[in-house]
Amino acid sequence: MALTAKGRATRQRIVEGAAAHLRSDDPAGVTLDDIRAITGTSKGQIFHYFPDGKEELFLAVARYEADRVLDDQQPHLGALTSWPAWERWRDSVVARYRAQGRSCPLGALMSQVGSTPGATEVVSTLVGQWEAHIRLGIAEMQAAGLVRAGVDAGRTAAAFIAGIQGGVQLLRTTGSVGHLEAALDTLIDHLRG
Amino acid sequence: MALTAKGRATRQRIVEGAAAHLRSDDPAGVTLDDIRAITGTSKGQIFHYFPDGKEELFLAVARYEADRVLDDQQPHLGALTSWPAWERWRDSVVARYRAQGRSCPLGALMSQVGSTPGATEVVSTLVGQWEAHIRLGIAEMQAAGLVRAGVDAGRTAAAFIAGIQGGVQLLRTTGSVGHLEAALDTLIDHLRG
DNA sequence: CGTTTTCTGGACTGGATGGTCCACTGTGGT
DNA sequence: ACCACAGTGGACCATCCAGTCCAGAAAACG
Repeated sequence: MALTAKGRATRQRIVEGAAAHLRSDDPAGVTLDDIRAITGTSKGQIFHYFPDGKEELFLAVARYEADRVLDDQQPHLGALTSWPAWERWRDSVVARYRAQGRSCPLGALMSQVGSTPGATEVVSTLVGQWEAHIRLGIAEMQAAGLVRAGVDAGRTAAAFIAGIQGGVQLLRTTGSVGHLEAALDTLIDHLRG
Repeated sequence: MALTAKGRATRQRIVEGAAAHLRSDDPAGVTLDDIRAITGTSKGQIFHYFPDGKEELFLAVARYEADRVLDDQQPHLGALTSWPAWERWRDSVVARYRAQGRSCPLGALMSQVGSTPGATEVVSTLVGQWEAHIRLGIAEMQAAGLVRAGVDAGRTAAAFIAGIQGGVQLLRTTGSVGHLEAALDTLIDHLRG
């Protein structure tokens, strides 16, 4: 499928419009007609750019959102080399999800697109990269002598990921960032020893 | 609505059948007809016992599953008074979710019944009780001098909940209990100081 | 230009599904 | 025996929605 400049623009418009709508509305009830209306396109266009229909479109949106997740944590996430840096990162994560409120773009998509191979691949990639950044940060802190050598960097990084995911999920259902903050603070305390 | 013994039995059969089906199958695609077929009932019965239809039924299933969550962790969760007790609890949680595999009864329900007031209430109640048990366990360990007094029991309990939730969620998408184990082990290590 | 390909619009379809309705049956109380 | 009401079965309805199809506009390209 060769896309002209116009075609690429339209495709992008569909993805971004769908992403915006999925952020604000209950994902379970989002229909192709909603997206069509919001993006000012037609059924023909949607299936022209996403021949496999809804699933392919939602997957494209998921990829789009996944890219945003790590970008939003930069530059902090890429340079976890001092305690103030960790605190800034912590604050940026909390701020991001507090702003996002109850809606969770990726969580929403996942509950829709469910357990298709493509969907798990998107999440796995994201989680893997995220975790790698944290693991590297812990290792750097250890190299600098700021964190005990006895700490298992890989396992602790995994705990961070789990804590963040759970914190965000609880934010979705309770509306409070309390659990997210508790998880991050407790784990950072753990690193501090 | 007065229920006779027969009525109560039928209602229960519907709830349990629906729960079993929601555990095994992709929750997004479960229909009332599926449940009807599995439980050997008719549309009339379903709407007789759950006048508000699908939502009311799914909420009843959610309550049913929520009760199971804490029960399955007993007696360990109720007596976190020594390190071996904490380990046994940890193992029971990991075992439970490992056995459950990729399916998460409550997570499934939540992504369906979404953000209705009833649904959030079920989750909030469950989370609250769960967290209270852990908080109590930490406090008892502190009283016994096994955990530093400086640890914030409430915050750490919240971190446990977040870590478990996130670990389970990652289990759902990656199929591995690694994150769940990492979260539990890291937080228990933190308690050990 | 002319033609080939991409882009766009929207009518239409097919099937799924939540929910309604009503007739019939069983059961418990008096 | 009767009657009121709970329980049951399943036909039927209304709607929604992903996906199809095709005709026509607009680019790209020679």
